[in-house]
Amino acid sequence: MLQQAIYTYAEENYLKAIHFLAEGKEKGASTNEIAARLNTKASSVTDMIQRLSDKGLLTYEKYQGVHLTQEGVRVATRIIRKHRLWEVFLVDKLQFKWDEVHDIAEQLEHIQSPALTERLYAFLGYPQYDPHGDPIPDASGAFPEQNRNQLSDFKVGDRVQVTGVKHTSPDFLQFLEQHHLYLGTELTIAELFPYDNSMRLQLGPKKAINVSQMVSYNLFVKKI
Amino acid sequence: MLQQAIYTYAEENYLKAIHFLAEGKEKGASTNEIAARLNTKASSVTDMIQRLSDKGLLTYEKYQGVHLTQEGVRVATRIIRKHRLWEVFLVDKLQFKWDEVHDIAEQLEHIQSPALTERLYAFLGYPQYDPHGDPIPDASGAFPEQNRNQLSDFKVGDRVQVTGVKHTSPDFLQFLEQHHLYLGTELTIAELFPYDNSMRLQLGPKKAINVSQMVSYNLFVKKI
DNA sequence: AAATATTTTTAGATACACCTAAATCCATTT
DNA sequence: AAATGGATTTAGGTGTATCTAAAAATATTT
Repeated sequence: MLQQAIYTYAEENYLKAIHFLAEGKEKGASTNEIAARLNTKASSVTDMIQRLSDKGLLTYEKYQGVHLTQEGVRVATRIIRKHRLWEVFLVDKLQFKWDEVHDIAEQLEHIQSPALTERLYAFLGYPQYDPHGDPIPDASGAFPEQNRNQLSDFKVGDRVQVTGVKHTSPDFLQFLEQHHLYLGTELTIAELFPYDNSMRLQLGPKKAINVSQMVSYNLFVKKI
Repeated sequence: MLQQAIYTYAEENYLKAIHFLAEGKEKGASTNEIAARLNTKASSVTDMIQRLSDKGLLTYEKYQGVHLTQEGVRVATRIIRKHRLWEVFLVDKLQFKWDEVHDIAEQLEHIQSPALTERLYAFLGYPQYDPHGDPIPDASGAFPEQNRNQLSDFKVGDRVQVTGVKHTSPDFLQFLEQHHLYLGTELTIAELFPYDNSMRLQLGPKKAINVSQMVSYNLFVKKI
């Protein structure tokens, strides 16, 4: 059996970025997009994708954008699994707030030890979603079934439960906390204002808030 | 206030190695010693200690060996703190055996987040010793009081309790497990054989074992 | 379709952390 | 005091991951 290949932190970060950027897209991830996401320069990206291409982690034709290969997706998924498991650890066990954990998980996701990952997974009670509601792939790379739709896709009268967030910026997460919108919160869409597509959400018999389209677009919910 | 300096993994590993090698010694750590400990070449060490010297982490005179500065000791102690706290986590929370945790902790010790370190410390119940009995410095770098002496320093009739190990090789740790010698185990020195300085240890009314000088030299105990 | 703008790649440098081989220094031994 | 052997440093080179500036390719506008 082949010894499991080990990749550098930089390589892993590129794979993760490309995985998110190329997801579903026909044309793949562009050099500039990748550079913007990783806070680096386009020329550095060209360098790196040539090396990753040589290693068989992505397919690359000059000027045409890149797609991950099966192996590339496998590596990226493994990193995402670790990232999200560590986020659960930080929030559930160490009482971090969900807007504080990203940078620490960015470091922890690179720790190399399959045994550690699987023991952590068990210790955390086999979670399927991270503190932001993002799905955690299992050891084989399979994602849990999802029922996540943007709040903005629902209509007046619908009763829904918060299941995740599309964007995970600390600003947004803090906004949600301040307005008592957590994972699991149930609410009813009381009104939609066509003027700016903002919504009034009924959170309880006496509690309602107005949220902008930006909020309803970035909040995942499921119908209940 | 000065922004806390950040060091590379390689730099941190050198500081840690030098800390152990230079401990107490008059002449400091030699180039060859450091190279042997880090599995690298003497010329690479010369390179690195010149850079670390420029950064004020150690004092270095050509051909004379190196000593850490106060700042160097501070950084090394911080890494040792993290290493040992993670070892406690791995053994106490994830049920790893004490001989399995070193390599994983070698990675985790480099995670940069003071908040994480302190929350982990609290989560683990403010431990003072790691699974091998090594002392964990507190956030300010102070080590707990120690009462650790080598078993080989005691005499026949002394009753002692195991408090740690001097060497932490998996071989040695597994040997101890197999012979039911754990942290906290109490025993009496029943006999000393001058021929090879091996000892007979009484572990219970009906249980006694013979151990070589190498074992008694590498086992820390305190009198009870 | 030609001109312009944008994106991407190439060329040439730099810092880090290593290496090998050769030179130099230091501590002994003779 | 000279010679020898071991430790250490220097010199020169490699791979990774970045950069700037310039060239080339592609996309968009006129």
